Amino acid sequence: MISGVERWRGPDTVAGAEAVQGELAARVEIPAGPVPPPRRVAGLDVSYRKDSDLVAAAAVVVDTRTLEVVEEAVVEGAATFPYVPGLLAFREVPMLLRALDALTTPVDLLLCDGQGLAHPRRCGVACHLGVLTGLPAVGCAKNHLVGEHDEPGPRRGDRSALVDGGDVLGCALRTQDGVRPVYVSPGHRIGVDQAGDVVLGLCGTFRLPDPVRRADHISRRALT
DNA sequence: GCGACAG
DNA sequence: ATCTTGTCGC
Repeated sequence: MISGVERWRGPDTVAGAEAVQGELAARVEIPAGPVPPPRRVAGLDVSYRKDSDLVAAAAVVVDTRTLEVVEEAVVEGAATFPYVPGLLAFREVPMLLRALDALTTPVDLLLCDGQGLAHPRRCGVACHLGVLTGLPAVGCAKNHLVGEHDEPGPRRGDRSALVDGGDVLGCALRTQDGVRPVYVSPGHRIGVDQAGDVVLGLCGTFRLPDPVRRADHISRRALT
Protein backbone atom coordinates (compact mmCIF):
# COMPACT_ATOMS: atom_id res chain seq x y z
CA MET A 1 0.00 0.00 0.00
CA ILE A 2 1.19 3.48 -0.82
CA SER A 3 0.21 6.04 1.76
CA GLY A 4 0.45 9.79 1.62
CA VAL A 5 -0.44 9.98 -2.05
CA GLU A 6 -1.62 13.50 -2.73
CA ARG A 7 -4.96 13.75 -4.49
CA TRP A 8 -4.40 14.06 -8.21
CA ARG A 9 -5.92 17.21 -9.68
CA GLY A 10 -5.94 16.72 -13.40
CA PRO A 11 -5.64 19.79 -15.62
CA ASP A 12 -8.08 20.02 -18.50
CA THR A 13 -6.04 21.86 -21.10
CA VAL A 14 -2.74 21.22 -22.83
CA ALA A 15 -1.28 24.45 -21.52
CA GLY A 16 -2.38 23.62 -18.00
CA ALA A 17 -0.94 20.13 -18.21
CA GLU A 18 2.39 21.41 -19.48
CA ALA A 19 2.52 23.88 -16.60
CA VAL A 20 1.93 21.07 -14.12
CA GLN A 21 4.78 19.12 -15.68
CA GLY A 22 7.06 22.08 -15.23
CA GLU A 23 6.32 22.05 -11.51
CA LEU A 24 6.64 18.29 -11.15
CA ALA A 25 9.90 18.22 -13.08
CA ALA A 26 11.38 20.62 -10.55
CA ARG A 27 10.63 18.09 -7.83
CA VAL A 28 12.35 15.16 -9.53
CA GLU A 29 15.44 14.01 -7.64
CA ILE A 30 18.29 12.26 -9.42
CA PRO A 31 21.03 11.06 -7.03
CA ALA A 32 24.64 11.28 -8.17
CA GLY A 33 25.56 7.81 -6.97
CA PRO A 34 23.91 4.41 -6.66
CA VAL A 35 20.92 3.85 -4.40
CA PRO A 36 20.09 0.62 -2.54
CA PRO A 37 19.10 -2.04 -5.12
CA PRO A 38 15.32 -2.50 -5.07
CA ARG A 39 14.00 -5.72 -3.58
CA ARG A 40 10.37 -5.35 -4.63
CA VAL A 41 9.53 -3.75 -7.94
CA ALA A 42 6.02 -2.83 -9.09
CA GLY A 43 5.51 -3.18 -12.85
CA LEU A 44 2.77 -0.89 -14.18
CA ASP A 45 0.68 -0.79 -17.33
CA VAL A 46 -2.67 0.36 -18.68
CA SER A 47 -4.88 -1.24 -21.33
CA TYR A 48 -7.64 0.42 -23.33
CA ARG A 49 -10.78 -0.76 -25.09
CA LYS A 50 -11.42 0.20 -28.68
CA ASP A 51 -14.91 1.63 -28.74
CA SER A 52 -15.30 3.02 -25.24
CA ASP A 53 -13.39 4.94 -22.61
CA LEU A 54 -13.07 1.87 -20.41
CA VAL A 55 -9.51 1.29 -19.24
CA ALA A 56 -7.77 -1.12 -16.88
CA ALA A 57 -4.59 -0.41 -14.91
CA ALA A 58 -2.45 -3.10 -13.32
CA ALA A 59 0.36 -3.14 -10.76
CA VAL A 60 2.37 -6.32 -10.31
CA VAL A 61 4.90 -6.58 -7.50
CA VAL A 62 7.84 -8.83 -8.27
CA ASP A 63 10.72 -9.88 -6.04
CA THR A 64 13.90 -8.95 -7.88
CA ARG A 65 15.80 -11.92 -6.45
CA THR A 66 13.44 -14.77 -7.23
CA LEU A 67 11.37 -13.07 -9.96
CA GLU A 68 8.37 -14.41 -8.08
CA VAL A 69 5.12 -12.45 -8.10
CA VAL A 70 4.44 -11.06 -4.65
CA GLU A 71 1.11 -9.33 -5.34
CA GLU A 72 -1.10 -8.15 -8.20
CA ALA A 73 -3.76 -5.46 -8.40
CA VAL A 74 -6.05 -4.39 -11.24
CA VAL A 75 -8.56 -1.57 -11.33
CA GLU A 76 -11.00 -0.44 -14.01
CA GLY A 77 -12.31 2.98 -14.82
CA ALA A 78 -12.86 5.59 -17.50
CA ALA A 79 -10.22 7.50 -19.41
CA THR A 80 -10.53 11.19 -18.61
CA PHE A 81 -7.76 12.72 -20.70
CA PRO A 82 -6.96 12.10 -24.39
CA TYR A 83 -3.67 10.74 -25.58
CA VAL A 84 -1.39 13.62 -26.47
CA PRO A 85 2.31 12.97 -27.11
CA GLY A 86 4.15 14.31 -24.09
CA LEU A 87 1.04 14.27 -21.90
CA LEU A 88 0.56 10.52 -21.52
CA ALA A 89 0.80 10.80 -17.74
CA PHE A 90 -2.45 12.74 -17.51
CA ARG A 91 -4.21 9.85 -19.20
CA GLU A 92 -2.65 7.02 -17.20
CA VAL A 93 -1.48 8.26 -13.81
CA PRO A 94 -4.90 8.58 -12.13
CA MET A 95 -5.66 4.92 -12.85
CA LEU A 96 -2.16 3.77 -11.95
CA LEU A 97 -2.34 5.50 -8.57
CA ARG A 98 -5.55 3.61 -7.87
CA ALA A 99 -3.85 0.33 -8.76
CA LEU A 100 -0.95 1.19 -6.45
CA ASP A 101 -3.33 2.05 -3.64
CA ALA A 102 -4.88 -1.38 -3.98
CA LEU A 103 -1.55 -3.04 -3.15
CA THR A 104 -0.90 -4.14 0.41
CA THR A 105 2.78 -4.89 -0.16
CA PRO A 106 5.33 -2.08 0.23
CA VAL A 107 7.38 -1.60 -2.92
CA ASP A 108 10.90 -0.22 -3.40
CA LEU A 109 10.63 0.97 -6.98
CA LEU A 110 8.04 1.65 -9.68
CA LEU A 111 8.72 0.38 -13.20
CA CYS A 112 6.61 2.20 -15.75
CA ASP A 113 5.67 1.49 -19.35
CA GLY A 114 6.79 4.84 -20.80
CA GLN A 115 9.44 7.51 -20.43
CA GLY A 116 10.96 9.08 -17.33
CA LEU A 117 13.36 11.98 -17.90
CA ALA A 118 13.47 11.26 -21.63
CA HIS A 119 10.65 13.70 -22.18
CA PRO A 120 10.30 17.21 -23.71
CA ARG A 121 9.95 18.76 -20.25
CA ARG A 122 11.89 16.04 -18.41
CA CYS A 123 8.63 14.80 -16.95
CA GLY A 124 7.47 11.48 -18.37
CA VAL A 125 4.96 9.19 -16.67
CA ALA A 126 7.67 7.67 -14.46
CA CYS A 127 8.55 11.13 -13.12
CA HIS A 128 4.91 11.87 -12.34
CA LEU A 129 4.49 8.63 -10.40
CA GLY A 130 7.84 8.92 -8.66
CA VAL A 131 7.24 12.44 -7.42
CA LEU A 132 3.61 11.83 -6.43
CA THR A 133 4.41 8.68 -4.44
CA GLY A 134 7.87 9.68 -3.28
CA LEU A 135 9.17 6.32 -4.52
CA PRO A 136 12.13 5.63 -6.80
CA ALA A 137 10.79 5.17 -10.34
CA VAL A 138 12.09 4.09 -13.72
CA GLY A 139 10.60 4.52 -17.18
CA CYS A 140 10.99 1.75 -19.76
CA ALA A 141 9.45 2.67 -23.11
CA LYS A 142 9.09 0.46 -26.17
CA ASN A 143 9.51 3.42 -28.47
CA HIS A 144 11.59 6.56 -28.74
CA LEU A 145 10.24 9.99 -27.78
CA VAL A 146 13.12 12.43 -27.38
CA GLY A 147 16.91 12.37 -27.33
CA GLU A 148 19.60 11.37 -29.77
CA HIS A 149 21.57 8.16 -29.46
CA ASP A 150 23.94 5.93 -31.32
CA GLU A 151 22.69 2.51 -32.35
CA PRO A 152 23.44 0.22 -29.38
CA GLY A 153 25.59 -2.87 -29.98
CA PRO A 154 23.71 -5.99 -31.13
CA ARG A 155 23.98 -7.97 -27.93
CA ARG A 156 21.97 -8.20 -24.72
CA GLY A 157 23.10 -5.51 -22.32
CA ASP A 158 24.54 -3.19 -24.97
CA ARG A 159 23.44 0.37 -24.42
CA SER A 160 24.03 3.90 -25.66
CA ALA A 161 23.25 7.22 -24.01
CA LEU A 162 20.09 9.19 -24.78
CA VAL A 163 21.19 12.80 -25.07
CA ASP A 164 19.04 15.89 -25.42
CA GLY A 165 19.90 19.52 -24.85
CA GLY A 166 23.32 18.51 -23.58
CA ASP A 167 21.82 16.28 -20.90
CA VAL A 168 22.12 12.51 -20.63
CA LEU A 169 18.51 11.54 -20.01
CA GLY A 170 18.69 7.77 -20.18
CA CYS A 171 19.77 5.05 -22.56
CA ALA A 172 18.70 2.93 -25.49
CA LEU A 173 19.12 -0.56 -24.07
CA ARG A 174 19.28 -3.86 -25.97
CA THR A 175 17.63 -6.30 -23.58
CA GLN A 176 18.11 -9.43 -25.75
CA ASP A 177 20.45 -10.28 -28.60
CA GLY A 178 19.18 -8.81 -31.84
CA VAL A 179 15.95 -7.27 -30.55
CA ARG A 180 14.98 -3.61 -30.87
CA PRO A 181 16.24 -1.57 -27.93
CA VAL A 182 13.98 -0.22 -25.18
CA TYR A 183 14.28 3.34 -23.94
CA VAL A 184 15.14 3.54 -20.27
CA SER A 185 15.26 6.72 -18.21
CA PRO A 186 15.04 7.56 -14.50
CA GLY A 187 11.73 8.79 -13.19
CA HIS A 188 12.78 9.69 -9.65
CA ARG A 189 15.41 8.91 -7.01
CA ILE A 190 17.67 6.79 -9.24
CA GLY A 191 20.41 7.49 -11.76
CA VAL A 192 20.64 6.75 -15.48
CA ASP A 193 23.09 3.86 -15.23
CA GLN A 194 21.35 2.13 -12.37
CA ALA A 195 17.98 2.52 -14.07
CA GLY A 196 19.39 0.59 -17.01
CA ASP A 197 20.82 -2.05 -14.69
CA VAL A 198 17.48 -2.57 -12.97
CA VAL A 199 15.61 -3.00 -16.25
CA LEU A 200 18.16 -5.37 -17.71
CA GLY A 201 18.09 -7.46 -14.56
CA LEU A 202 14.34 -7.94 -14.89
CA CYS A 203 14.18 -8.88 -18.56
CA GLY A 204 14.77 -12.61 -18.35
CA THR A 205 14.49 -13.92 -21.90
CA PHE A 206 12.12 -11.24 -23.17
CA ARG A 207 12.55 -7.74 -24.54
CA LEU A 208 10.47 -6.12 -21.81
CA PRO A 209 11.04 -6.46 -18.05
CA ASP A 210 8.97 -9.18 -16.41
CA PRO A 211 6.93 -6.94 -14.06
CA VAL A 212 5.79 -4.79 -17.00
CA ARG A 213 4.92 -7.80 -19.13
CA ARG A 214 2.84 -9.21 -16.32
CA ALA A 215 1.07 -5.90 -15.78
CA ASP A 216 0.33 -5.76 -19.51
CA HIS A 217 -1.17 -9.24 -19.52
CA ILE A 218 -3.28 -8.66 -16.44
CA SER A 219 -4.65 -5.28 -17.46
CA ARG A 220 -5.47 -6.58 -20.92
CA ARG A 221 -7.21 -9.64 -19.58
CA ALA A 222 -9.25 -7.46 -17.23
CA LEU A 223 -10.90 -5.76 -20.20
CA THR A 224 -12.18 -9.06 -21.55
C1' DG B 1 6.43 23.13 -45.77
C1' DC B 2 7.97 18.34 -44.00
C1' DG B 3 8.68 14.88 -40.48
C1' DA B 4 8.25 13.28 -35.50
C1' DC B 5 5.23 12.25 -32.10
C1' DA B 6 5.75 7.37 -24.96
C1' DG B 7 0.65 4.74 -24.77
C1' DA C 1 -3.09 1.90 -27.13
C1' DT C 2 -6.47 -0.97 -30.35
C1' DC C 3 -8.51 -3.72 -34.63
C1' DT C 4 -6.41 -8.80 -36.30
C1' DT C 5 -4.22 -14.23 -39.60
C1' DG C 6 -1.21 -15.75 -41.63
C1' DT C 7 3.29 -15.55 -42.62
C1' DC C 8 8.36 -14.21 -43.36
C1' DG C 9 12.69 -14.90 -41.09
C1' DC C 10 16.18 -16.86 -37.87
